[in-house]
Amino acid sequence: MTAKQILASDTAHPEITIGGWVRTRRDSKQFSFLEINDGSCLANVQVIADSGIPGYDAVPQLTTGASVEITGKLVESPGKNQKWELHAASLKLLGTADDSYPLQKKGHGAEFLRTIPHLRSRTNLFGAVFRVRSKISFAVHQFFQERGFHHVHTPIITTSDCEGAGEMFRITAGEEEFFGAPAYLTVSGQLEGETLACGLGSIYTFGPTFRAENSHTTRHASEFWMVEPEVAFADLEADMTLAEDNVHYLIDYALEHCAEDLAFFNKFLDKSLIERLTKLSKTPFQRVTYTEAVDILLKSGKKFDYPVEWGTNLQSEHERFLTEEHFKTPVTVYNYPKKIKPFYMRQNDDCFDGSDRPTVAAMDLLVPGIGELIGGSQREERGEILDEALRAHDLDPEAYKGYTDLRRYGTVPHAGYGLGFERMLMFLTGVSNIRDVLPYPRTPA
RNA sequence: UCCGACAUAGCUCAGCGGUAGAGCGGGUGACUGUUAAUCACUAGGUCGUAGGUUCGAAUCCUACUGUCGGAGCCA
Repeated sequence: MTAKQILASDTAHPEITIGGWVRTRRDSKQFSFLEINDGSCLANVQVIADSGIPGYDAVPQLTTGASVEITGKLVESPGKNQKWELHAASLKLLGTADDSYPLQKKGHGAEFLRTIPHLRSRTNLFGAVFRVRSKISFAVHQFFQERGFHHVHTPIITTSDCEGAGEMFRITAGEEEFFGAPAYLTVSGQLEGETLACGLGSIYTFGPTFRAENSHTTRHASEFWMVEPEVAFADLEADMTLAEDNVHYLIDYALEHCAEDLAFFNKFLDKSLIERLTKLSKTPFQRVTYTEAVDILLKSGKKFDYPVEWGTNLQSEHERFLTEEHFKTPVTVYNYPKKIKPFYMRQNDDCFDGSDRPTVAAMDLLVPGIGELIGGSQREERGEILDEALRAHDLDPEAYKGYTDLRRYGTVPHAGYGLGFERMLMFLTGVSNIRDVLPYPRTPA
């Protein structure tokens, strides 16, 4: 049985077996207490091993980190801190952990634990993080599957670029151009996702993404996971609603299915985590146009390091002000200036009526503490306008033939977004560094 | 890529010109239905690397390497 099953039991048991790793041991003359963790849940199972049981002579070797298999009976515990405890009938040492074992009973810093990624999942913090990662990964699929979306697998090795998504890693086989043309690790499944949506209707991808950006921050990794839905017959409004529902769904899922691990984060990482998530789960997010956001910033009277000016990108400090100080809740900013966005975003009417502030149907969902969680847009479905936009960005329409063909044959309005999975996990757990929500984080040197 | 901080025992850190310290962890022993138990004793370090200044450098200076934080870019 797993620790999770054992601790959830509502009756005593004459005989059960658990395998796990020793977290700590306390000896008496006649018996020993062992705290066993098997990764199934945060809590340990307390084992009482009386001297004289088969295998008891191995107890001195049951130090922190050693692995054991224990059989015994489950009884109510007279102690204060646990409902059940296991009275061992026999005990088998599987593997020792000598005094070079780097994990101690007391806490370690995140920096040190990053140097031992192969062992850090044995700590409370990382065990909790990776359990939540698993649950939320499942919840992503459930959210889209419930809504009739098809999960598609877009390529990881690709020859297409997704403009605006950042630098790419080049793939070669030694010196050889293995595929006869330059190939790269994907920076986004969006372009392929669009082609699949214009056939399957509603699709999503969920997989690894690679960016060769030399970003050295707590929010960037070279290899990260992205959730990218693409919906045919959808406009920006529908896209924003889907994105907000997506985030709400994952918050609710975490609160319901990861309660024990969230309580741990709430205690040790962020004392307001559960209160904040609970409140957010019941509150609609805010929306403002880019133009309104600029007005809010200009009227805020706040001194920013970077000037606020219509037509430039919102800086981190601007985004932080909007979501953390002004709205104090997640906020979606939409309808960005055309000139700062990539070619594929749908041009709004103000691009054609002579306005000096032309915009495209783009949106970013910003959350307190993290900033951009989601970036998306309605895509340009009008062939001539798309061709013109490609040329305006100095791109060759021929190189995007598969993409422009979608507009030539049975074009439909469609929209999608990318959700940074690790950033979502940071938001849900209170973990402040992206390196600590990835099992093997890859960041630039 | 730019700006800044830091690098001392297994871990967390103190020491900031006069010959290396604490807590935790480890080891040994005692004690106890205990809860990251408690008490006593004990072993651990060319102070990131390479130069320089000085009678003397963990301490001051330079370079390099690494880590962390911030910015830009984005998810």
